[in-house]
Amino acid sequence: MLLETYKVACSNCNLRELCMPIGLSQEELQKLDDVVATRRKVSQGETLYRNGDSFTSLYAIRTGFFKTCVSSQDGREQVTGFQMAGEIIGLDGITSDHHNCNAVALEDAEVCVMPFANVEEMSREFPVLQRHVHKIMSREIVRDQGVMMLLGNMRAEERLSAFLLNLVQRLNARGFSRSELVLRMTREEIGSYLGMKLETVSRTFSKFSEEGIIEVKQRWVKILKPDALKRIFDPDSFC
Amino acid sequence: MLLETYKVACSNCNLRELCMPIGLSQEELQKLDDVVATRRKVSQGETLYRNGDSFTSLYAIRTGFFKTCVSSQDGREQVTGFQMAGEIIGLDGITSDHHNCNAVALEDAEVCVMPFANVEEMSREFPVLQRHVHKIMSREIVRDQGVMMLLGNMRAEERLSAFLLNLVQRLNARGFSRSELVLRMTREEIGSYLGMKLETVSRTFSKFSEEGIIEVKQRWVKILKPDALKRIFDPDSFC
DNA sequence: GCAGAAACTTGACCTGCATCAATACAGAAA
DNA sequence: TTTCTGTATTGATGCAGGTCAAGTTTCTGC
Repeated sequence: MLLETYKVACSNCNLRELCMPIGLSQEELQKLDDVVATRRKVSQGETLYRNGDSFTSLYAIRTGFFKTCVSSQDGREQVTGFQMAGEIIGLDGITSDHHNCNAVALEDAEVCVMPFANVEEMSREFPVLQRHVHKIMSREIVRDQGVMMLLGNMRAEERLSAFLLNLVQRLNARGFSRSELVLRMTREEIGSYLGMKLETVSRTFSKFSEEGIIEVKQRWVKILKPDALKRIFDPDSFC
Repeated sequence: MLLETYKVACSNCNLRELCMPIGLSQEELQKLDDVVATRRKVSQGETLYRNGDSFTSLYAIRTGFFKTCVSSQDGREQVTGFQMAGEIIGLDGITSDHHNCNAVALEDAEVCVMPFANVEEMSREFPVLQRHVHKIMSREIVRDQGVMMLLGNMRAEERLSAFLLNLVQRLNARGFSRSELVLRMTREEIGSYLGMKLETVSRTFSKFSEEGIIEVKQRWVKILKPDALKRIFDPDSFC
């Protein structure tokens, strides 16, 4: 029992730099442990929440990989993002008290369940946490603006470059290779996110491969010439 | 002097149902008046803030009409939204303490300047306001997801339908006609928002007009068959 | 192991929208 | 009023990426 409590604590979590505000004392962190109520496992293919579900909690991803997607009445699906360890999902539910998209695990995952009432209560007590929550939501808004730019203005090669560079950069921040990655999503899901068809995704991968920019074998990708990718499109050089 | 104080107060503002949490007592509302520090006039064509400006405040639009847009290094511009009276802009600046897009007035405008420090302080004191701020940010995230769906999955006619229906619905909520509107933006700006070229916007307007769905004369638009528009694409029937 | 399904690749062809270009129109300034 | 400038419309043409289709590879369940 004590062991379980220990395990659930943010203060002892190796992802706390990603989830939690930085620069907190150990004591403050321990107080914030209470925002997380429980953990929840979500196995590959299962949904953490779906459109219409009533909203109660935010989720911090501990392990695994998610996609979020919305769909129109006629069945068209739009992937709105891919999320990995340390990232927070569920923010879409706050406006209307019910979720507005589906969150699907693309590999076996575990999330920390943070009842939003706890988050708000703690935020009132700890300005640092309050600011942190605001920053997380604002970051999501800025990310969305980047996706709009991608979908509205970029060509297929630029989209895929931006996508790969973004993924590898986030993976690198989590201690993974800067040049090698295993895609957790299908070509169709990449296409949905990037506003192109799966065939075009595949063709663009092949083109990059032929040009020696990357090496691809199904879901495994190695970036051979990061500079060439950045020349096609550099998400960092966004003003 | 007293008159000026009176004028700036949220408690006496006719837009408070749009900006402020509903169901507050007059007394509570008066306490919240302090979130607004000043007013600021922005004339047509001027920017309220631009990418890179340091972030200090959110802005509630009192009168006028804005666009927000991001641009890439090579000069491509993406309009990320159009905002009207009662809506809050500036949320993009919270993450990094500097703004991430430009906010340009499309007609002479006036905004209420709400220093973010005030907003956060008041939020700690008034849970209703805290919740309200969270909802506003979440609403923006949900709106962005809708734009992604638009840009990623829709055809030109669907995009323009969704755009017109959304605009007229928001205008109607502000007491304007449900069927007639004057566009505040150019065809190019509409195109940028919808991920299409100005010529395509113009052609699509003409097509709708030929089909008797709308009547267009430059920026003035009258919706003759709202149902026909909704059949092309209904933003409400979004699941 | 094998069978079937799912995911991926590649080719051939097509189309919706972009591009280029010319003209029309409206508001602002002189 | 006229001219100027920014904006909008419309036509002709081209192409990036969509669509359709066939074949291959990988994964999964038995």
